[in-house]
Amino acid sequence: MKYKKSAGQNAKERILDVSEKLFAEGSFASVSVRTVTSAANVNLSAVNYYFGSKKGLFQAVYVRRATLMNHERLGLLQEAVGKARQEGRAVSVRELVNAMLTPPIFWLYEKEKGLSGYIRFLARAYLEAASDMENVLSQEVDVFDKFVPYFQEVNPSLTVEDIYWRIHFIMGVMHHTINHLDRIGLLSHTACSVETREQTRDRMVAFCCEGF
Amino acid sequence: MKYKKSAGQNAKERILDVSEKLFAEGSFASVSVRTVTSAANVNLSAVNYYFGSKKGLFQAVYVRRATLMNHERLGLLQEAVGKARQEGRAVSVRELVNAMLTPPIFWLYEKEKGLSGYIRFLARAYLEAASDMENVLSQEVDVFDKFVPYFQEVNPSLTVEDIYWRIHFIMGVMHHTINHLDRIGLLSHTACSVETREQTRDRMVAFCCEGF
DNA sequence: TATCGTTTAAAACATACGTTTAGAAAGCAG
DNA sequence: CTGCTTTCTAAACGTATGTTTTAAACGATA
Repeated sequence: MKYKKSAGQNAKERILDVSEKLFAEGSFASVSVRTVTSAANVNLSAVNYYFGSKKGLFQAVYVRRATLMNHERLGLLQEAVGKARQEGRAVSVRELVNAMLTPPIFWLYEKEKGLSGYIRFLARAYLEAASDMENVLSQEVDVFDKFVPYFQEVNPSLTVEDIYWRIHFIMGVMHHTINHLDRIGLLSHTACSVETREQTRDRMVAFCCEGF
Repeated sequence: MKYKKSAGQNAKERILDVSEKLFAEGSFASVSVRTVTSAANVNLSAVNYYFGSKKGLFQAVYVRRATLMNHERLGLLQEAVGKARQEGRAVSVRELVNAMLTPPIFWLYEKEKGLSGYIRFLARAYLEAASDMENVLSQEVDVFDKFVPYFQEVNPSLTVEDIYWRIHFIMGVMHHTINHLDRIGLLSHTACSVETREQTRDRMVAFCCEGF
């Protein structure tokens, strides 16, 4: 029951790949359907054929890797929890923050696959959400809820309010690094050079952990 | 030599006020000239008459309050420096971070004047800059350079690279709070309620200081 | 009042936009 | 092959975009 053509169902994926990258670099309104389709070497009407509308394409770009992203984060969380339980101790703040930040930052440095584009797309989608697609970030936010009990366990003096504020700040550090990593050299007058993904991650984790 | 009309030179200011607010809520491309002019109750061609182009308007919105913003930050810095010198001590990290964060956060909470809109406009302009207006954020960045020596003084073990990375993270905390302050309640499932500007500022300063 | 520079107004410009349509081309089943 | 569904193409639709043009209205000066 599968119908293929020369370029076949690659076309749909190709549109997703291209628009993921374009939406990562510009706003929703600034990226036209024509730019997408010509960059993907498909017909203009392909976007409406496969995704119904431009907005449908945007949401499809989000959905494609959303579960994978969250799965990775929760995987690291469970890994840290398991290791801690095995050693008869509570999960450390560093492990928690590490589980939150490692997937997006490692994705950001991944150049060959589209993961880098996706993570930058996500950071932008957060601002786009204000106008239209509120539900886009709901899935993203749900993941962080899972971390709250562990933060409470390791530091019972913190209220839920305190924890959410810190999670909010961590997201700020994360999003800003995603959006402006390539401009850190310009900010610092070339004092800061490009680092490995581990170095960047460790800097962020260190900064955010101290905030707890 | 002044030529006024009924609405007179208010028109220009009115356009700036309105587009400051609109650009704060949507991207550059998503806000049309017609939306601006009709919201400002001026003729469509007024934007091109006063500012040459849509992009000229955008830059004019930025320029209008840029110096005031930076002046306030540097004022707080000098104030802290003077107080520290008088007491024969080095400026504390808390004072430095406070000088960086207080103006934008206090502006954010200022509702009557357009300062709240401007600060949200600024946070958005940072992302818009990627495509076109690189020079927009140059002035913003220069201010932070002034803080670097004081950070070095209070903690000589830090390299310039370390300091700029921390400034980068502070900017992340700041921008994210500016962009998503109204959604902190949604993130936390109403665990976090709206606070005073001082409470929010203190939370941010505390989080960022620990990172040093 | 007449004049000049400034500001507003209405209309049109050319282009770009997202979307729709109708039909051709292609793949699979019988 | 013949039917049938899926995929792709080209063209057009209607509307929205930023900008320009032309002229009218206005305020101050002389």
